[in-house]
Amino acid sequence: MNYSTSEENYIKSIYHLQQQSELVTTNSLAHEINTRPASVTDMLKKLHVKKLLEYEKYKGFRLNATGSKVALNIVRRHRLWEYFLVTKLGFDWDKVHVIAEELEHVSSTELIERLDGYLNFPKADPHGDPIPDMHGKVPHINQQSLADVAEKKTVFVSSVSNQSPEMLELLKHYNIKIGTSLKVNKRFLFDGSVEIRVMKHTACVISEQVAKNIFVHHD
Amino acid sequence: MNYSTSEENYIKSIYHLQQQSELVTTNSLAHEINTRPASVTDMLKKLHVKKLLEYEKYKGFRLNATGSKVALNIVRRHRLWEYFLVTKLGFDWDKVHVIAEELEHVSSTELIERLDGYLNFPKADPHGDPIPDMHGKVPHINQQSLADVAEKKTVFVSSVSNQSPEMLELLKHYNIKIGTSLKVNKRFLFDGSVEIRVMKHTACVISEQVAKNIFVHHD
DNA sequence: AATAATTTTTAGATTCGTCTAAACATTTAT
DNA sequence: ATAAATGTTTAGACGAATCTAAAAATTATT
Repeated sequence: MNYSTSEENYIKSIYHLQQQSELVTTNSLAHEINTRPASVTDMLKKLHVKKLLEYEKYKGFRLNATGSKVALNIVRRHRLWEYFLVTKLGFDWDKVHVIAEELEHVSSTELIERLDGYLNFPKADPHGDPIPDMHGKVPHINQQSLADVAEKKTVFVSSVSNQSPEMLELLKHYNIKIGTSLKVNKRFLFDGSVEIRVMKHTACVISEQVAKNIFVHHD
Repeated sequence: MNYSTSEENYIKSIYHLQQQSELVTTNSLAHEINTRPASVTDMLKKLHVKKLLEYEKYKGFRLNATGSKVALNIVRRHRLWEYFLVTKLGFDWDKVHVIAEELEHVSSTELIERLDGYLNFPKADPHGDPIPDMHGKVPHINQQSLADVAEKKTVFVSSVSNQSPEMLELLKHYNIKIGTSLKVNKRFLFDGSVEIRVMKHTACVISEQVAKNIFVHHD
């Protein structure tokens, strides 16, 4: 099956909202997609007819197996393009999302499979989010917030959830990138700040707010 | 300005038809775009209002300067993506056109400029067609039909104007690609066929019809 | 030059995705 | 338990891009 850009956007958004909370409402979806609730209802009917989701008037809706598979395929395309834009074209993380939203709707399967190979089958996009494989299987990436890492542990940066220019500036200053090793020297309970050692060099202290946005993995 | 995918397709097709013959008709455009003449008329009115072409009912139409610039930009995007698909993702020439037709509508200027740089500012796409620069300037590629090359001259394939699967099959059989060196051994006046030597290997004879479609450059 | 054939345009309908405004259902608060 | 507030759906309209069928203009033929 082939879906319109609009249908794909709805499917993708439902999928994302479902990740965050079990129940997705007409209103939340309308808000996410930047449209009116009435439009959402219209599209829900369409997607229900196409058997991509379960839907009962006034009761709610949820992607079914087929719908989820379609969603994962869109997510796959999106994240592979993001990876491409950052690693090959040198875009900053915070610029790629909008462009990938367009590229993700290009429909050729062979294009995506070749791109995947060209990129060397990455497991996660530049934000650290896992890239589903062609069958919709999502690789497990065991990451943890830096704010939760035990003292004395050494970990590696896998992603950063806040991609504002301010955050990027801060990371650049401390020389923290994806893959950088961090050793948690001490956590201060008073304000949640953390003293870390970056790449075996100088130690520094970062606030809890920053630590919460840095995701890491062990070895 | 930003144009819809549909508008872009019309502009691009008008541009291509104008390259082949000065006068483009409603019918020929409808045929090219695989639509009905009535739809073409509708769109012509729209593009006229947007000041992309000159148009007088029943008289004809032509892209104006603005329209041509838009067209060249679409062509640029299309050809850069084709180049990418072939040189980076390893697609065969004959497969890339359809995919590039989708990619060409992705609107980010920065994407295209970075892609251009990543590909090392190619001057021509894999079919040998010139890639306009960001200002719409088309690099001059001094090519000549193989049918016009003098005997004993050695030349290099720069493009092939007929991209049918049949033509590509033939080229593959003779091992002729973009960049391949060809020495013209003998031209037979009787039927215009040409004996050539491909890459200093075996000689072979190709028909005038084929020779006319192969474009070459010296050194 | 008149008529026939062809090409182009108009008129009106259709589908998709959206909207507003009103109606309806559910949830919350009194 | 009823009324108020909130959330969801329906009804009807609209713009974009297409279509068919018929009308109008142009071009070709006799």
